[in-house]
Amino acid sequence: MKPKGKTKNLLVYEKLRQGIIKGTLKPGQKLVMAALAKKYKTSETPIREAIRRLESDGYVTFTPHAGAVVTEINKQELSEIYLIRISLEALATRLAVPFINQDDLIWLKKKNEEMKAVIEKDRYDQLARLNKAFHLRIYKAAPFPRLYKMISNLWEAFERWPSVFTYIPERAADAIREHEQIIEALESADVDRADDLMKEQKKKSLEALQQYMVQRSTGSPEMLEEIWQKQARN
Amino acid sequence: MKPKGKTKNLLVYEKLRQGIIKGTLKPGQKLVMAALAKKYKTSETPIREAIRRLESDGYVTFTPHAGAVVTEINKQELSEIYLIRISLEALATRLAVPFINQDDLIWLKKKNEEMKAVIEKDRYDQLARLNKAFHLRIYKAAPFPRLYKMISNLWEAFERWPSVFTYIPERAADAIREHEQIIEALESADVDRADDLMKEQKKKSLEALQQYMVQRSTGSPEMLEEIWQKQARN
DNA sequence: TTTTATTAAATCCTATATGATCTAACTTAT
DNA sequence: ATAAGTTAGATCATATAGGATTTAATAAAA
Repeated sequence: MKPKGKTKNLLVYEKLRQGIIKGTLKPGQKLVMAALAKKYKTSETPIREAIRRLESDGYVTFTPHAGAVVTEINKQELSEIYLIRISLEALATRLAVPFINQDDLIWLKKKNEEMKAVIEKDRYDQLARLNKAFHLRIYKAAPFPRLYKMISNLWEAFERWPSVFTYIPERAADAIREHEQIIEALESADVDRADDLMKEQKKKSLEALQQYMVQRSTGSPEMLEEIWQKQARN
Repeated sequence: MKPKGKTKNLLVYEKLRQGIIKGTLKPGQKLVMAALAKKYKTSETPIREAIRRLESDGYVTFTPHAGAVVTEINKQELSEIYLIRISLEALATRLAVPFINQDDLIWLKKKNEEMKAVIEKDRYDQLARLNKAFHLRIYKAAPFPRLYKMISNLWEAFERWPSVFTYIPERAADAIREHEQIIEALESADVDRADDLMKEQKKKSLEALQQYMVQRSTGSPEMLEEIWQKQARN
């Protein structure tokens, strides 16, 4: 017997999660269980379970007896997540090198071509999606599921903001070139080169991110600047 | 008005978590909600919540309609966790350097002295506790709560096995020396040196871990060896 | 005016109960 | 011995209800 359908708590969890990532549910917004139960035509129990799970993921902040609100993330947390991602993605790339096969390489090249195509059409939302797929494919090659999951979770936490590419279109062309270099390194199984490239790319992305945050006037980039000073020597 | 007491679900969560970490609850053991509800004199609802939370943490594996069992962790996962920890701890150390103050340094020196004392008494369980406190103090100095939490979670996941020190007493003396070097680097605010030392220490620990696993005949260390080959070039 | 108490409303937490659903073990038939 | 069918045990989902806690508004005191 196959599992017929998803449990309701999972269903609600996914709906709310998507809502938070897409921005339908805004930071600071309160999640009232009774209201959600009515909306999704279920009782409060599954709703509660979904919310507690979102809390574990960091998407909502839950205070006992006070309720759940969509977590507000400030620029500092954004930088923190990004720094962690840089670290873990560098590790994952390094570990993936010996496991990359021909199928992976063909797939990666194809995705990169697709990215070129959408750039010309200024479809930056699609570009972000393809970029994510490109990188996750690399990380998934290595048999380290826990690392993979951590990275994809951090990536998704990042998706709560409009893609960096949306604001810094120049980054897009750079990314394509960098992807090509990464593919080369993977092809020649050059661990250190792949590692360096990944770090280099992330460094550039972080710089782009600074501009991005200035443009959205999310605040001055001093904090990030300072963080980067400490990180850049690596 | 102060929060009077912990909620029951939190209480049960902590009890079970401790049980799993300490080894009272063995891998593969089934967690039956009705039984737990009886044991902790509460209803099944809080038990359920606690279990789902443990699932998010990776301590139990929960299959819908089938129940929860304490997660079995094999040596491969152990290595994976360790590799992730190395990465994140190196990052955390680097980020912590500018935030370490005199109080921290005094505290770190004191802890290291305490460690020397317990080594002579062969109290390796206490040594592990002190070692953890030593490192976490460093990581906590920097204002990156998410990174800190990730590291401490991984550390605790590791505690499901008896401390490395218990099996490789020689490591203990090494650790003391390495701690002293780390303190020096922190004192002179030498980011790169602190970073290198941390990586060096973790490398040695991983080697010790290999021996440890051989001794406990948890399996041959080829996997780890292979992983380390890929990682060591860093 | 500012601070402290009080109070009321909203919400969460826990408890208990029932039926549906799923898993795994057991039984039966081929 | 294998495959299909049955059954028991556990979980999932739901519902209801009273107690506990927090928030926010209001009143009293400094």
